[in-house]
Amino acid sequence: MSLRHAVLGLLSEAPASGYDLLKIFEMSLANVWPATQSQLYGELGKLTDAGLIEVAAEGPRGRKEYRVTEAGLAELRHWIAEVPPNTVPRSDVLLRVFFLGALPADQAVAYLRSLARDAENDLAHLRSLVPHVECQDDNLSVYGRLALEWGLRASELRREWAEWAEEQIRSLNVTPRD
Amino acid sequence: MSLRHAVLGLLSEAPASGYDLLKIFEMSLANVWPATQSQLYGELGKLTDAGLIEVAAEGPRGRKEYRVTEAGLAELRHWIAEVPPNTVPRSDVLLRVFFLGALPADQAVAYLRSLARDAENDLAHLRSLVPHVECQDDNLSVYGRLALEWGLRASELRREWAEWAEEQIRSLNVTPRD
DNA sequence: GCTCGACATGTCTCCACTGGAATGTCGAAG
DNA sequence: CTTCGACATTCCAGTGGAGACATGTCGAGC
Repeated sequence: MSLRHAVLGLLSEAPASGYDLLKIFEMSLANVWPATQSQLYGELGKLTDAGLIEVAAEGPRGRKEYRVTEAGLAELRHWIAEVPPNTVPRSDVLLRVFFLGALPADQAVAYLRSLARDAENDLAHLRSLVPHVECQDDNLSVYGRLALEWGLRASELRREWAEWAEEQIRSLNVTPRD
Repeated sequence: MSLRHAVLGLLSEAPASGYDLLKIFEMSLANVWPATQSQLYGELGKLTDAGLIEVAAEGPRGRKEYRVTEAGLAELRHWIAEVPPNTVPRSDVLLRVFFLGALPADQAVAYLRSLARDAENDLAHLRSLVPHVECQDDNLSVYGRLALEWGLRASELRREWAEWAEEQIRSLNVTPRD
């Protein structure tokens, strides 16, 4: 249900075509709310029908540039401020952790170690994005920086937690059961 | 696709009926992988068809107690160790952060503040769970503790980040643009 | 003048998840 | 002995996302 609001949000910053949006999704929202072209174009159609966006201009190759309407902006604001964020995010990573007991201890440790490595990689990747957003000053960048900071902190947390967890399992396993 | 592995994982600890599983989901997996009864019973049927679990015993009220088969256990281990964790978790909270620019600054600040409050509540809730899992010693509890620790750390992170973000917005807004 | 790659929009099917509802059984308390 | 609440299962309609596929246009460079 949030894809529509992601689209509204992006269009509220600047008019764009479906193709443009696709690019923006790949770049800046890839880590927050990935979307495919089918979803995007479908949503653009529905939003137009609902009167929340409208075609601002047509260009070459059938390009349609969309922009939010007043109603769309109102809906966006309403969603941000008043709709309760929904639900527990599901984590298949954490789910695996729950069942690590089904694996021999050395494999469990290896799994946790690989989580730490993944987190480290993500961290490196996010850090590489920092210079990109640092200099810009549009709304999306300002708030994008907040989101990026979240990502940085979360990746660090994942790494530290994985290292801690690995240590836990190790110590459980080494100590005799007396 | 992970619901089936959650079911396999739980059944690998102990045989259980659909109803039992539902309870377990509500208690220990509620924050990791919530599931409804329709999903659960559906999945139990599919898993049985696939030969990954089997009916171990039938009880009163049509109760069917399931247990994993060898094939099921193998599938579980394979999933944990070898299937790459999938994808970016979507966060509608973070998505809202991206578009906070659509709101007047004071509302943006209020939103961040409410995030901090939510995180605080979650933290309190998770802390209340700590004594529950602390004493037990089965596999699920051991690894459940790891998951719980993750939750604690993540909630703290959310609170701290929200407070930091609020400060960022405030300072941006107060400083003159010269 | 042709071709290739980027631009651009759409359709279709499958699967997971949601939420609701219907149905029936057993045990305990009054 | 009756009734109520916990136990227990099954079905269904609707929605949203994933991913594959189909189609067409323009511009640059050879």
